[in-house]
Amino acid sequence: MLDEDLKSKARSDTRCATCPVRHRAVCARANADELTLLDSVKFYKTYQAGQTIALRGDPLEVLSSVVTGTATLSQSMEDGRTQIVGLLLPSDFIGRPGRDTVAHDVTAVTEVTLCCFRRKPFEDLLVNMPHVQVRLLEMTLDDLDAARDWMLLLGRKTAREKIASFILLIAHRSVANSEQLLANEVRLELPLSRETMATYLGLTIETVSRQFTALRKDGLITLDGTRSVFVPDVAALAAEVGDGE
Amino acid sequence: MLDEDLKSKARSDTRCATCPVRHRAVCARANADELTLLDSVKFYKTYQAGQTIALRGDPLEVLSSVVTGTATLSQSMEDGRTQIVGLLLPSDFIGRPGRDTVAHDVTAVTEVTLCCFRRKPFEDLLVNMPHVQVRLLEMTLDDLDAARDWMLLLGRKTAREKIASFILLIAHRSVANSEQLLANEVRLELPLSRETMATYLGLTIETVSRQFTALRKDGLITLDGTRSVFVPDVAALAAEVGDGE
DNA sequence: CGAAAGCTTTGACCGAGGTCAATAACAGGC
DNA sequence: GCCTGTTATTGACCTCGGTCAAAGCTTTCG
Repeated sequence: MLDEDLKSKARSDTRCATCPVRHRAVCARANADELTLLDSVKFYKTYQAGQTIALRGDPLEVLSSVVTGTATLSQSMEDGRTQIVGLLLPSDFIGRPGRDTVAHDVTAVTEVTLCCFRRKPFEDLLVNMPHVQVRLLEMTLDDLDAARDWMLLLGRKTAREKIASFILLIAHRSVANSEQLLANEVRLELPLSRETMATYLGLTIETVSRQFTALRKDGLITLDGTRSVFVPDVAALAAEVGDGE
Repeated sequence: MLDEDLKSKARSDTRCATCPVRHRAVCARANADELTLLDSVKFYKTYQAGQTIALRGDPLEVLSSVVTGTATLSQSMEDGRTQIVGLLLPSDFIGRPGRDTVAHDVTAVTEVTLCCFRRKPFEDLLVNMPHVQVRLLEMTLDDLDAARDWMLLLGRKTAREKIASFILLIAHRSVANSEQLLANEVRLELPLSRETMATYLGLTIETVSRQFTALRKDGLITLDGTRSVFVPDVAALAAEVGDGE
């Protein structure tokens, strides 16, 4: 049990005041009153790596924000072909007010801690929380932009461009190290296995692996183990992406 | 001039009461007061086929609903590779309150009539139009679902599955003929050229053409000219799509 | 420590879809 | 009707990324 606690990155302190995503999540712009409302109805829930959080078609009873960990949104075909249609990192919102079924499969990639709200009460509260409402629309629009950017990647980019795009995406989302980015170099931990990356990028695991090897041989990245990537020249890697982002 | 008027499908009557998208667009659930507000600030604008409506990065000054015609949302790479990331059909909304630049290129595919609102006034009015606000969130969530479905298509489907999916998408969106769908057969007009379809499906024009030929040879569709498609057995075509939609 | 069960990498081969090029069909203008 | 430019089809060929298979590497756990 002690071991468990040491290994787990789950958050046990559940106060909003110390919440690591307080200023980025759906509650980002909530005022004191709104925060009190949310605080009184929220509850934490933790899932282990690999666990299913929700399945397409399930009744949608709980909305939540990712507090720690990584999860995926995915869509599958009858024969098993699967595409990840969204990465859920800390501060991302899961579920949608006004819908009563789950639209996509949600799966924990690492251990995941969620800050949850029952849907009906949340929807009722929403009317009295204009700042939360606006933030929710804003986040939905961001998700829509991200989805559309990903459509360009899936439809038009080569395998090498896809991998370079993904590494830079993770680099940007893990910018606790903004000095590093300014210095034009980054060290980052990939939150996904080769297999999960393949499912996200519309590739196979073998192609992902080959492209990592190719980027390494071309001196664009250094690998330390299989998950830790060092990018010595961010601009050079960005040049491999093909679009001016 | 008379010829122009006859050829044009542009709407000249601009009254909300007779608007063809009154009950599907962002104003769908507006009450009498809200509708009066909208009516007083809206204005119509028409674009010719092929015209650019807005470019990525432009200042976003006008929000609008498509009243008639078809437009596309697209995203391009430096070397010209392009992916259409959204089809805009009558009732679809263009632009996003709260953003001040255009996120994607918008292009008229056919002649397009838009019902427009200047962004700032619209945003101000929005506060007093809860039904419009809710409808906007709902439509944005629908767009997000559609984008994510398209990610599965782009990332995992074969060329044949992509074409079958597209034909069925158009079939569903042009259901003035629901008796036909029940009868398990549909006749439809493709709103896009082979080239535009290719850009939407992440294929080349040649592959699109070859797949149309293949579906025709397999008896799944009949072509009358290049744009008119007859599907004698909708269920059979749906079986080619690969997922249980 | 060593066995077993993943992951990841690498190699050999193949095929769906892209590229290049030559017709064919069509629409608009006169 | 005929000419012209655009759009669609078809064919020959090639390539990128998928498939199948065999090693390496890591974890994990007894």
